[in-house]
Amino acid sequence: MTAADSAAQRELIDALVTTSFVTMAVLNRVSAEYDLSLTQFRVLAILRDRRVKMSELADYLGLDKSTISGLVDRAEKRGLLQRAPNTADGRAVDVFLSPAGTELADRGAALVARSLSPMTSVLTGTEARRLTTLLEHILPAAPSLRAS
Amino acid sequence: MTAADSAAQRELIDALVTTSFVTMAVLNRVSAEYDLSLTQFRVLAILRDRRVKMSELADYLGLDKSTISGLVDRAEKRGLLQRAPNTADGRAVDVFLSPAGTELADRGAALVARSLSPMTSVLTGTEARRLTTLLEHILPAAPSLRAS
DNA sequence: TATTGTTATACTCTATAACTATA
DNA sequence: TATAGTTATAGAGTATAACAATA
Repeated sequence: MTAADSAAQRELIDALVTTSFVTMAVLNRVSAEYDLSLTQFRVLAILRDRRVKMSELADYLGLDKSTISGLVDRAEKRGLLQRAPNTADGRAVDVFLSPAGTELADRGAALVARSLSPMTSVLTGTEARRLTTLLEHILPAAPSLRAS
Repeated sequence: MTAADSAAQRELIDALVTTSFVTMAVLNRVSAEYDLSLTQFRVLAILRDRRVKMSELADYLGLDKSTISGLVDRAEKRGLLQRAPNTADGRAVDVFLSPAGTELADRGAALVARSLSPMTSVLTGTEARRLTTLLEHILPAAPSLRAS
């Protein structure tokens, strides 16, 4: 790799970190709009199209199972999701969205799209596709997606 | 905008969000490596090349001043940074890194680069530059960078 | 024995409100 | 009056350790 390429790598890392902070700030703001933490918001997003066990939720989020218990407790108390015993494993507990939770998750997803669109819409269709391709190219190389 | 372009926007938003979560997961892991929260790590990064007032730190991070007081308290107790009265404004307090904080910030920045390089290095130099350019193109359109 | 989940505990992060000191 | 910072308080997020139930 040439010295110029090393510099390009460093500049890319900077741009990646900055973009991520900006994106997360937007997601945080959207979550707060619905009185949710970003983690709670992610829980709703994950459950949007699945019914999962507590342990699977812990895996998706990269958090300890005791943390999930608290997270689910609070969301359940708000009527956003429900627990039910898993029929196949007597130890396991399933979690899934309530109707209210589904509605909130849907509205949240729409607001995320609206909130980020000012950024993405400065690009032409061709540029947008090129950026998507590049991001999808580097994503599989991420070091252990466990806590994604 | 054509229907195909709308789809491209949606896919870009997905890629952006996924990339951001992956990047933040890496930054979280690096922070934890040094027994720092991501916020503490950001404080060190901000102070790496500046001496700022408490209120400026609050602006950079998009957090309340009382939150900054606690953050700085804990970091100061660990010997990573120091407070000193601002000479121009009797109400203000300056914050700056201690030698230990500077050393930790430097090592942290290096580890961030090392931890993200598996992702960035799958690209050729030309691709890396193109991705950087596209990210830098959309960044200024971010809705209110206040909490960046 | 190992796994799933909950609870108790402790600490950090965060905001709000009330306060002091300075501008 | 307004701004800078601290403190008290309260709630959420997080992990560790200890536990009960099931596999």
